[in-house]
Amino acid sequence: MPENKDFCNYDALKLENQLCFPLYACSREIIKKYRPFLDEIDLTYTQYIAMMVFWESGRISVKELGKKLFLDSGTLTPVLKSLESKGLVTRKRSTEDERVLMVEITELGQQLKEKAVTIPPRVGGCIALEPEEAMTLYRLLYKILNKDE
Amino acid sequence: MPENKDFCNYDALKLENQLCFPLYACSREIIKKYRPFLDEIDLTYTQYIAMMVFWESGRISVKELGKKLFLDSGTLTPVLKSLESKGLVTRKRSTEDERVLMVEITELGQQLKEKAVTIPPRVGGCIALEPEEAMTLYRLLYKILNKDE
DNA sequence: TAAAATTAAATCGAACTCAATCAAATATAA
DNA sequence: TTATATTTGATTGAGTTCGATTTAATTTTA
Repeated sequence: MPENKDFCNYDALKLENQLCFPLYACSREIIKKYRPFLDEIDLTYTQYIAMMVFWESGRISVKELGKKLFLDSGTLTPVLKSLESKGLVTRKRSTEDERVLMVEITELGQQLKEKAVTIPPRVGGCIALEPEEAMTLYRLLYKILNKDE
Repeated sequence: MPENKDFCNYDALKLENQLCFPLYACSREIIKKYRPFLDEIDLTYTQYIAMMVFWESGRISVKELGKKLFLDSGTLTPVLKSLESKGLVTRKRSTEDERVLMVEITELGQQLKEKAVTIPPRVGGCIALEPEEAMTLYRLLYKILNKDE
């Protein structure tokens, strides 16, 4: 990326010239920072972002959940079953359309929010960006994500 | 992220206010864009970024490779065995220090570079950022990655 | 030197990711 | 009303991902 033009022959194949690579590495590094905090409430990162949706929505279909998280049912099914086994959500087929599986947060799931709310500020301290930079990063990432919508 | 201050009670737990989430989603979305191109040369994304290092370095230890890719030996061992089975690299213990496994690119691995070089420009077209924006994103991501070094 | 500590990889286990496929339910068309 | 197509969610399989443990080799220390 350093020089966007004048890429001589193979420079495009250098790791340092990729945008995808730091994105990928950063994503994993930040998820890793969440781990000790998420361990406290016995959630994995994927379970955590799914719970975030439930804390906001309460009840949602697997399909809609997948759209919000950019994840497909192959990923979500085991995650939701795990959350159900912990008693945090219930899974029930819609009566109007039996194909649709509705997932709903339980009282226990709601209660977990109290503990979870302490996590974002604690993780935030691990990221070395100024508020303004974080804002810019946020905007650029959503620009990429919303491209195809 | 929209409002960095004045987070009332639970706003910090909204998906849209997380920085980690778009980072994670973006990373997966971009890797997904690589897939059809990588299928052409029969590499997964992880194998591809490992090959990028070999195209630059030729010969490197698992330890050093892991440092470059932010991946540990638990991830790399199966990746490298797979690349070896395709004949793209060889794996041999260092004679000076038997603990160290040196991985070296083969002639076939070198040849693959010719095909791979067409990938970055083709994927680049899938990302909706201006060159200047891409540059900014790149800089911010590396700022996060280099924090702990 | 011999014991202890450190280091590098491999291994293992649990979880995630996603393409591909399947089965069931619904919608549409002939 | 039948077929046909589409939609939805589950399942499967290959490949990651990473913490934790193990093994082997090396280095440090007593």
